[in-house]
Amino acid sequence: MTTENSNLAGLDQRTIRIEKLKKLENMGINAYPHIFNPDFTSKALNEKYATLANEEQTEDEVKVAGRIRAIRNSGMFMDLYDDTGKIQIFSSLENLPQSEKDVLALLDLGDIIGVTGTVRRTKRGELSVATKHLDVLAKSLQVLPEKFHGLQDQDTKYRQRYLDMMINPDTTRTLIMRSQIISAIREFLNGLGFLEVETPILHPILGGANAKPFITHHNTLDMDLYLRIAPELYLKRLIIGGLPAVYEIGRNFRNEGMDTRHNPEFTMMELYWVYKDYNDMMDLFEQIVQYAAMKVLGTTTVSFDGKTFELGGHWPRRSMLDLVKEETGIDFEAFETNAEAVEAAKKLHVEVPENASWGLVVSTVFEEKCEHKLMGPIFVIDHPKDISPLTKEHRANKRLVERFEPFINTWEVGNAYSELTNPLDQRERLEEQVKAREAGDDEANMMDEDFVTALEHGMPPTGGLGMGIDRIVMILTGSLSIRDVIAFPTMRKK
RNA sequence: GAGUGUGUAGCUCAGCUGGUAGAGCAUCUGACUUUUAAUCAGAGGGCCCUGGGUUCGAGUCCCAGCACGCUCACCA
Repeated sequence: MTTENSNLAGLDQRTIRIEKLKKLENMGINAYPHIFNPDFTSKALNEKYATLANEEQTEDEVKVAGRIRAIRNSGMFMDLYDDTGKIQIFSSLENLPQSEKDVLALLDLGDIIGVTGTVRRTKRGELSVATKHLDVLAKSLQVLPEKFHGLQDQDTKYRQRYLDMMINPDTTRTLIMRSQIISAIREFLNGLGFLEVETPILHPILGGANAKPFITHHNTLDMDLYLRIAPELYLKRLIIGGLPAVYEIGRNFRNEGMDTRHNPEFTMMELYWVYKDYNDMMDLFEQIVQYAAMKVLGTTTVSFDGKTFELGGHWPRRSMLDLVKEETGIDFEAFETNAEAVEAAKKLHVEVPENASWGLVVSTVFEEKCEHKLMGPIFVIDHPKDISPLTKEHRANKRLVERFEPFINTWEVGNAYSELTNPLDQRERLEEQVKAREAGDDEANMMDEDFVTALEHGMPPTGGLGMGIDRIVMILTGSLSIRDVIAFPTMRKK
């Protein structure tokens, strides 16, 4: 058997690797074996032999495994990486049997191997495993991106995320933190006695938010279905059924634009808690974010894009009308009619439809004039009633509802209410939505008779809260694009 | 959807006013039992995103398309 690779000259790198794979097979080696049991990770090995002196050699035989990320001195040194770090493999030509030398010559960067050998520390101080036996665990047929500059191409990073993860440690770190943040949220809510539930993703009727949907079709029922834009109306049915505290963490789908803060499918946490109102929800929102921040960062002081956010303590709570007044000098509360409000918006150079309602004007002016200044964290509270069809009327102001949106870094990171529980009121508001839809607003809610019927059976006073998980993860991980916190973001077909 | 930028070797990038394509890493060969972005010498490797056009001649200029980034619009 030859270890000579000169016959490979000029071939492309994948072909070369396939030829090497054939040579391994000809040597009776299965390059994709069923099992290998390493007894140390990089971290565990380094911890156990932390005190081993330079040039000290042990007789301790260990088995380690990982991906080859560097080969130096014609194979004498290899850097093996597992998820905990690096292990240097030392293969001395003097002590290595010919059969092992033959395997060594057929290894490439990117191959996953297992090494059986003895533990030593080199004179340069690098803890190493001195090879006795090499196992090929997976021959890699593809070339890894360059080690120094890494993988830069955004397209490849998103489409071949595994490469991004192998090469860029921050990518893996962010995805791990995402998982930890979601675990922390579950842990916190479960600790309060919440029940995690699952509700349908295929919805026959659109509801729970204002957004354009994805439409799909069920063949057997011969029926169009919507991918949910929000789980709200189903979660409320569970409250009506008697569950006192429920939450769901899952994907919502909205058929709208994509940018650094929007992905067509995104992860939302929604919860409902009986005998609570939106004030309680504000306390709860703060606590959830603070708990998650402490879990993954150990602090509630968060650095993001050169800015610092203090997420600890109570966040300011400011009414939308106050913020608009502060910013524009106009007190929209003083306007009795829609026309007056529209007139005022025009003076501010904020475009609104000629027939816009008072509430739509207020929220549009808020979005145009205030939102981009809200570094937060801050709760914007008490929204206009006519833009909030599922929210209970404000106990002190009939034109408003008990609703809030938390903002961090000018981003809306959630939405919460004292939930509307009056079925007759709910029916009227949904009828308004239906009218808006008929008038061409394809983001308006549809009439959900079954939901209103459920409400008619009686729903206790309830606080509800939605949290945009992706954006919270962005803030806590310092990610500038939502695509960096989603392992496989939506991409155009290539 | 609009504007704008990018697309060249497996990867990261050069390529000026148009003249037959370059580097580093990776690959192959050799040297070196030494290292840690190992080093040294040599070699191979290109549908220059796609399709049109201008030109004697296009990676380069023009038009269209595709993909991605950024900004804006819609939205969470």
